[in-house]
Amino acid sequence: MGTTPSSPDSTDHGTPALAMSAGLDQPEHQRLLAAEEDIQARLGDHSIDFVSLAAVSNIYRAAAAVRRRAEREILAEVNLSWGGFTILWVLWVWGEMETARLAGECDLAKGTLTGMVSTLEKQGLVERQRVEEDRRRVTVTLTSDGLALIEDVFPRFNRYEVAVTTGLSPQDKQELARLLRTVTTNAGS
Amino acid sequence: MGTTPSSPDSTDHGTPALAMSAGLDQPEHQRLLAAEEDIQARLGDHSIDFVSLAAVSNIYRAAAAVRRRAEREILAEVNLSWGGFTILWVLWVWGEMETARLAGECDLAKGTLTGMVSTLEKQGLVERQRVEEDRRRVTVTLTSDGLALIEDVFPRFNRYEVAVTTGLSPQDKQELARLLRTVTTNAGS
DNA sequence: TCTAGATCGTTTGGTACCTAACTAAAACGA
DNA sequence: TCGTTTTAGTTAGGTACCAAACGATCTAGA
Repeated sequence: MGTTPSSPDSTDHGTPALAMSAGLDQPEHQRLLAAEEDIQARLGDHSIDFVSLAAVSNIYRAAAAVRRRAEREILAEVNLSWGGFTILWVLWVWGEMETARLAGECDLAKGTLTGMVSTLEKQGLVERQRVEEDRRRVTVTLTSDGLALIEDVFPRFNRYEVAVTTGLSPQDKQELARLLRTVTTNAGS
Repeated sequence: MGTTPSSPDSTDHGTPALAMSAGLDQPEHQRLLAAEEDIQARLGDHSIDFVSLAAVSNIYRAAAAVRRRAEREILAEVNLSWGGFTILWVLWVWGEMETARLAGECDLAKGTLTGMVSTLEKQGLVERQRVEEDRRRVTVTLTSDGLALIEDVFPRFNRYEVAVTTGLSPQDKQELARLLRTVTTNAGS
């Protein structure tokens, strides 16, 4: 993902900013209202749904933060990109897989996948095989090096997932996943 | 967002896959358990926190889905990237701003911002001014064209934010934002 | 005043990502 | 049986993104 809008919600990272935070402390809350009124005034008769704005904007911010730190602290030292890691993980869980389905599982465009599989192939972590019955198609499998790597990295990654969800109860986490799934479906994955 | 791992959670997009979905229907649920046991077996004595995995993986998936569709259906027709839109939005809400803070508000690396501001400048949507007192620094402002554009686009973007959160109550949306803010903080924005 | 260090924004180099165009293979139809 | 259409994966072109190196400017300390 790159980074981006979803309208800023900067209370989350220190600076003043829009403050959709629903913070409980008074000054925070006042600033929230001030900003909202400010925007509202600027928009005239158009009405803005700040609650939806806050929900959506935080999705992007969280995703970017989680990804950046994972790349820096876990993936970089094994020389794996976020996308590369995903591919290894999917192949590890589901085994040999054709390119088209692999792209779907990894949520990547097929053209993107081609390049990333090539990179992993050069690194000796995966292998391509043409399908005999239909020579247009290609399957991808983990090599033993790839297997060893993902078995080493994934537990660390999962510990990181636990770390970034600190402060959320198991119920919170399930609720979070559920709400996000609805959004993903609405956006039409 | 880019796209990526956070371990797949593909029930969300049709294909078989990991199915952390907490689906209620029976076959779905069985598949979930089977997959979990499968991975667990593969990992031997390492234990995996599937709830955290599902929470985190869905963040990325949702962010990517939301972004892709926004770029395609809203931003493309006004020739704006997600990042470019964010910059205009921040400047619109907060007014003239120095580069460093703008990068922070937009959640972008400063080097990234430089290029994107240059693009927007070429499009005539923003302007740069050197700060008199400290000639290292630069402020960025909206031009009248930039102002007109963001006033036109933002209401549409907000309607889109409402659309992708369809099915979530206002309380759900606030809860979603709250949970995500915790994650962002944990990941150290 | 002079200089060493800190602090700006920009540049650079590299990856990742998407879309659209392309190539090759299979499937279909007359 | 031969074209046409469909369906694979790859390639090409462009943007976005980050991190690290760079150059210019300010600031301290002597």
